[in-house]
Amino acid sequence: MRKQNETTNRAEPEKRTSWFVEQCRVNGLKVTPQRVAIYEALVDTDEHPSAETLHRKIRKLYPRISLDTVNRTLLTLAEIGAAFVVEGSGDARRFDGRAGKHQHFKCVKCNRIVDFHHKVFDRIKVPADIRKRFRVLRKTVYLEGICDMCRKR
Amino acid sequence: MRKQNETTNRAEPEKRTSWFVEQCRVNGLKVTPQRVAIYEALVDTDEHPSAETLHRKIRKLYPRISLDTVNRTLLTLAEIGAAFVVEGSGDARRFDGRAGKHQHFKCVKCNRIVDFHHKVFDRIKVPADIRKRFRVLRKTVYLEGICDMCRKR
DNA sequence: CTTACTGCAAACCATTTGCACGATC
DNA sequence: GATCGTGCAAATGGTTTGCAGTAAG
Repeated sequence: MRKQNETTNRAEPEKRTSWFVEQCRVNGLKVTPQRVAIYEALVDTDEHPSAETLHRKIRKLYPRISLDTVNRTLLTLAEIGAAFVVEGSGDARRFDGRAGKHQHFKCVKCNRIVDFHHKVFDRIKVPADIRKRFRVLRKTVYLEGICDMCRKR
Repeated sequence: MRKQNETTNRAEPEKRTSWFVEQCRVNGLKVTPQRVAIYEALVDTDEHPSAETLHRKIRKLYPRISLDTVNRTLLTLAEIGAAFVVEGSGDARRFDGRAGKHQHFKCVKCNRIVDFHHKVFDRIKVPADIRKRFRVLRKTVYLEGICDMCRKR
């Protein structure tokens, strides 16, 4: 038995693109060749590329595409849930000096980071194959969403 | 029964400072008033401040301290494990277009982000109180350390 | 007394913004 | 044809670097 209409069912390449086109429509975005190209290039890799990296790749097919478009489009994709920001940002680095185990919840609206404790999360075990391949220095459960203060608005 | 000599035992303010001073010594760092002030200011808050935010605070006590010092010192603290970078960086934003559930391991040496799967991590449950307070849009287990390629060097 | 740290200024890099042209719907 | 998206250029913001003076060990 298979679930139908699963919004995240985009395993096969052709389905991905039509899923993406549909998402654009639903969100009132125009389907431009640049957008499609950027989305395809992003989904095509597991290297978690930066805008610049993607720009270099896409340029081979669309030599006139600008870095700004790639940058802006990626942010747009993130807004409609077709992409995720996994690292970095132009924003300032932020630090934590607290020693004890704790997890972070980050509000995507106001960028506030809230600490929380949950013993179950403290106890999670890193799988053996990861442990063998890498030296793990830090592990944490990371949550993202809308915080209480932003919800009230 | 209490564990002695626990390196992360810095719950009480005075112990924190002496722990920090000790860490500086062990790592061959000089104990300057600026460093101590920055460390204290960082540990004193749970707001995950940026260098600039901390700078503004510390300025009240040490009006001549520069933002650069705060910036550099925070990075130094991170190197000796007295602080952690929890968000941002001057580095470029990086994106992920993959839809399925997966976790990230990030190498702190080469900044490579490696995807991995672990069913146990897919199944972790967000605690009820968090769920009540926030709207959780994404949850992921985040690992940090040294990757296989960097270990070989 | 030596070495490392600090403060200042300039340089750097990624991102953002404003605007006019061009493409999509 | 109206609106949204793109490309270009300039501006911005955070971080990094080089250097000379200063303080810690």
